Amino acid sequence: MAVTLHDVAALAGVSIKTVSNVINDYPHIRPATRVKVEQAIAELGYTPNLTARSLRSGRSGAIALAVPDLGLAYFAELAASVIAAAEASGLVVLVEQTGADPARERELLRSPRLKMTDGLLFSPLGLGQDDVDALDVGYPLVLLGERIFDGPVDHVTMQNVAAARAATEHLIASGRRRIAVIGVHEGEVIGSAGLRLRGYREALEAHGLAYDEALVGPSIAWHRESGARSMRELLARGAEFDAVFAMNDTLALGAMRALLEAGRRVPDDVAVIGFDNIDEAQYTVPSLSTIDPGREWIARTAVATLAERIERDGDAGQPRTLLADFEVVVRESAPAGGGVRAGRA
Amino acid sequence: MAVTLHDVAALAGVSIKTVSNVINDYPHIRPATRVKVEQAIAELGYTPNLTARSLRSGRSGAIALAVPDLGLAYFAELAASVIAAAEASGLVVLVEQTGADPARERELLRSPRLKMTDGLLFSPLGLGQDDVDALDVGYPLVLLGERIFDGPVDHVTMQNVAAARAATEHLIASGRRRIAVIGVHEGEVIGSAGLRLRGYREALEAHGLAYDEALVGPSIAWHRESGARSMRELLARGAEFDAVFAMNDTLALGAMRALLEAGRRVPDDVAVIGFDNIDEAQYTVPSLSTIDPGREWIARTAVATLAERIERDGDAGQPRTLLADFEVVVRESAPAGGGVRAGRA
DNA sequence: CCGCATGGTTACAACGTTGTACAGTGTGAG
DNA sequence: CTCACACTGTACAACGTTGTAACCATGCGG
Repeated sequence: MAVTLHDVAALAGVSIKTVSNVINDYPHIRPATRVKVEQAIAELGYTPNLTARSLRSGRSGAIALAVPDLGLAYFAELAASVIAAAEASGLVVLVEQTGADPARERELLRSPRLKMTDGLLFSPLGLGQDDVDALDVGYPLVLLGERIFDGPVDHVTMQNVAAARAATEHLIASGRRRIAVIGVHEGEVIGSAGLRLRGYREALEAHGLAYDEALVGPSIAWHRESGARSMRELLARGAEFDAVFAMNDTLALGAMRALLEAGRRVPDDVAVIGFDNIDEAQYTVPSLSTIDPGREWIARTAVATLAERIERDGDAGQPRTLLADFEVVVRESAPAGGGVRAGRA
Repeated sequence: MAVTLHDVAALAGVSIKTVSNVINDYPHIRPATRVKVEQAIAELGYTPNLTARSLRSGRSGAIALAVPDLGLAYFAELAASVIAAAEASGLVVLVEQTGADPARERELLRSPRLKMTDGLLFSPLGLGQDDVDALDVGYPLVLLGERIFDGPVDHVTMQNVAAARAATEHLIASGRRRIAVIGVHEGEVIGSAGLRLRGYREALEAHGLAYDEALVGPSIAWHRESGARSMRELLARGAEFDAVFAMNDTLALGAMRALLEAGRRVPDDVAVIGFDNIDEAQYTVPSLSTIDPGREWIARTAVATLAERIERDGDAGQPRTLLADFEVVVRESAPAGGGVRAGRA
């Protein structure tokens, strides 16, 4: 596997620079020379050493993607989309998991492990406005999906507030009045939990419904398990509700499970809507109504934005914030009002 | 960001090699010198250029992981485990998706994109025994999970045959006699579909049950959708069965969905068991009985095996095949025989 | 027939790091 | 007092690639 330009050059009887020129489609090469070199390349099975090329050029053709955990369906699907988009741009993706731990997230930003890559797509969960300086890293960085900072960085995000409001309004439009919410992070303002809660409250307010602490189920983790637990707690303390807005789909699935165990029918007794539109949502029983936050678009746009940053190197330009369109996906767990099924919202 | 050894050396008033020595814990350095250098490093915020180091040393500290699609829960969870295991070994993971396309899988093995990595963890779906030469690549390679070749390569795999047999026997032990199977790849012998079908047939045979073509649901894809479709087809052609062995969990979930739509109760009318033990399986309604194929162990072992191969370079040693322990996970969709819940099989 | 542009190729340096060889400076033993 | 040797540090080359500058033909206009 140690075939280098030298070997090819020796076999073809030219200098190594000429071989390099052939490989890089340098125009002024005599056809005969080109053929000789190409034959030598084929014969030896030469492939360029990307590490060396990368050292020389300062570009590796790799980007890093940092997500909390690939075990979470949303991030797995996001990663799948990012990798596909990156491949289409000739980039390769190095995946890191932060476990949503703020300390690890901060550490990651400074980690030399990234030095092999040209830039970072970062989906932070734990960082706060306080960490904004930590984002002033010396390499191209694009923040993904969940959180809005005033930092000096590009963002490609979903419309958390508006989408959460639309989800809640969908429940209201179908006649529900006592709408519980689960997955709340108490005191948080800036993260997706805070933003989605704001959307929820805006919807209530716009329709003259009171915000009732009794209907709020806090939960830091957004797993099925925590969704089930949160729902059981609400039920146990005798909260009365006819709908649930879950801050993501896995919470919603856990909640549905708990509701079923408690003998509540979905959607007859309690309508449930989630957020994320993970693949699974369309196959559960009942299928899950949810928000499609535009994952594909986010992935493509984020890769493109990062690629552009990499392209024009340090040469700044204002940081941009790009917002994905969202969509209310109506399924069985929270059907439309008069039994009518809506497609888009 | 262009802080190099030179800059540090200049500031500290030593040669760049001395700085390098400090960084690499070379023993013979005067404490005073070490302090000077460390201060300079801190002051400039120097971090080593991994690309250069990698070129010099021939090691990048990165491995590649190739899976069909991160959108598939099993592979997402596998990737999560692999990345975690790799991190524990100080390795970073580059993730590729092959889409289970044989041509892309072959191409990937030769791709120079991997040249940046020290080795490859490969979970092939499409390759066959014919492609065995393609596996004689010039770099460390470990095959993952699904398939058994006689190739010159390390394998870390699950016990497809034995586990599928155990799954089927679990259904038989609970009194089922007409057991359908879905996800079959007709004519396949060597892939996981072929192996799991073999386990299924062995179980039937061992208990004097006939193999009935009418109970076999072929399906190339192993998605929820294909599971649902497969099940609907079986129902449509009037097949009679009291249990289903689905070749993976997502197929099983799709099948459960189709059964429910058709008014069959799970597990009362039809017991369902899957394969993979994806996280989701424990939260569905009803929760899904399945095979836990030892994903965590596979990930850890595969990373360790690859790391070892990388460690001792070309210095071969026999290719090894490592088999993970499996476990029958009994849940609601296929409870144990007399209403008794078993824990381990 | 000279000078000059242009095509085709080459030598050299450089990207940032580390291994090898070596050069000082002490220190302790003979 | 000298020699061996360990300690501390340096210069240089090398990993494989590509940019820069320069070289040697050739051909053409003057």
